[in-house]
Amino acid sequence: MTNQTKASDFIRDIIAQDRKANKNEGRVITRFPPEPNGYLHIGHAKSICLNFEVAKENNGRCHLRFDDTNPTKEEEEYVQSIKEDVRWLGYDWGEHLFFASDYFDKLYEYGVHLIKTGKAYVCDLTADEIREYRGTLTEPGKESPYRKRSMAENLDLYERMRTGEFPDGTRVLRAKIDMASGNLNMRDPVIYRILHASHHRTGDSWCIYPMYDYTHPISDAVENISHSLCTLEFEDHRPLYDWTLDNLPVACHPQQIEFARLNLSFTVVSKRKLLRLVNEGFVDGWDDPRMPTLSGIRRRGYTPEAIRNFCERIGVAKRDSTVDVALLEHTVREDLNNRAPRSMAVLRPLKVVIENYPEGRVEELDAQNHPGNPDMGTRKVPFSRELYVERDDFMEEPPKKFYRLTPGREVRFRYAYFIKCERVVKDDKTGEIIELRCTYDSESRGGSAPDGRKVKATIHWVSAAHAIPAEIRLYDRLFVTENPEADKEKDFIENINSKSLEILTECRLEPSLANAAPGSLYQFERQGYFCADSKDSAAEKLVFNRTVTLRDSWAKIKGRGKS
RNA sequence: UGGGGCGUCGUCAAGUGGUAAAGACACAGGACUUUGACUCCUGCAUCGGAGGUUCGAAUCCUCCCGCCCCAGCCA
Repeated sequence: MTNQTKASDFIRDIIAQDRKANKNEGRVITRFPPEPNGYLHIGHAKSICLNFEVAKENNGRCHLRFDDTNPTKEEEEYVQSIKEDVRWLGYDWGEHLFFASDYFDKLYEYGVHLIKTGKAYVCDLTADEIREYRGTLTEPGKESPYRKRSMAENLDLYERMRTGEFPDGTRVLRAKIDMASGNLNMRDPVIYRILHASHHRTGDSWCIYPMYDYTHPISDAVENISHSLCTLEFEDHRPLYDWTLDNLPVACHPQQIEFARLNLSFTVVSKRKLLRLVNEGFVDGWDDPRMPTLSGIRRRGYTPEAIRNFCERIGVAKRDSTVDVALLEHTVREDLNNRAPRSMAVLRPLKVVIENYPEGRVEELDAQNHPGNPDMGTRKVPFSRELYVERDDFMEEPPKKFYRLTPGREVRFRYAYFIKCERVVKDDKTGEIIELRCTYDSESRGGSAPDGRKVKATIHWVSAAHAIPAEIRLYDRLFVTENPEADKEKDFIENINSKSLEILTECRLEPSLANAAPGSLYQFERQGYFCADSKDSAAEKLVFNRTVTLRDSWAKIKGRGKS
């Protein structure tokens, strides 16, 4: 809470030095440049947080710019979801919303400029030929036969490309750089291609579209970006980024700096793979709570604060790395522990009858909404003769260290009484335990006995007559392997966790949960953090998603016994 | 075999020649506990390897090894 020192990183260090040297008059402007061709995921969150936070720390600003130069892949729907997700994460681009397509006229004119200065030419080679001429990683390329075209001819052809005279793929505009460069990106890269496709913003006004490598530096320069942060795979593109700006009459030359993208254990984030999960029905959609998309994570119950905190803790560096999902889970628990009100929910009910408790009697007991924060107040919870407890909280033949209910043992029912299990009722035929007959100590109301005796366990419960039914969806990691993509021979689909979703329909909740608003967050004591599903939960039929379990040291002890 | 990067605890990640190599997560112990939660204590790396420079190196030099990215008219 106090003056927390923000961890620095190499990018912040560079920016600090730049400001010290008064580069760009000390101004810091960054940008988050998504392509509107899919949903944002946790990997994008790293970039969003980096760009917006760095700007904020330096009294600068961060632009939201859609890199929409490929109309065949981009859609308005994605623009909307991206804006929503960035806002949800807690960032505001203010007036600075841009689209690369805003710059199409300028981009085209700059193409003319390059031709006039002998830095670009129209090439008639086919895509296959261009690939052949490009050479290989170890051999230099060959110059295109069209490389020496006259300026006049280039200008004419470029203009005619734009007016729609030529079919797709017949010609491109290329930068004239160096076919022998060790960097393939510098071997006369294509900067404009013909695409008779309708664009989500410019409609049919264009049939030629600029390439990323050409568009990005110019867009950055036009917006006066000071530091253009991108991921490692663009490191090879930096010479082209710089070449473009060095050969055009732009007023500013932003600095591209590359950092490592986020990889998360037990998770997959490539758009192509996420698309397969959706299309092949392994999940229910882009916002399925198991998806690493921001919309999925949000629906799961993660908070923006938790995500931001996570992004801050993972740091920013150049080394390829894979962050343990446990850290993400930790940051949600940390945040939810502070803010989520507590309540009691029985997921797998086991009937309990308190034999010495008067029939028909109901007591309203006081329960704290948050043991660590009295400001969150208290609530009443009804207690009666017939209750439900968690099946897992009873064992007829308990192993060592099992402290919960067991025949003859007394435990505390949270905020209620000391309860002792007297008898187990089983189904005659199946032998299944169907009910527990118990007694209570009327002196222990509230949960402590006047004689000072102790119990080892406190368990949660609900009153059978008052409990409200609900569906609870237990989500777990989507993959069972730490790196689902590790084995190149194997389809990552084979690593899917078949138990990533368990739907419980017989759950019973304490009555105070009756009007849980969609999206609201709770801790169901001893179980985990849950949120009312934003799509499916309604007053008539409550549906909760498990965001994350509580840390469970009992599970560890139990696990040891097994292996 | 070309070009560009990267190698510090199980996982992230500080460290930029000078006291016992931060911190977090994970893990392991323990305390506390009306959530086996939370909280709190404790423990947990000699820095990819080999040489060299230096009074002194994770930090400088040399060589070696390993990993990642690049041959879209995708971004």
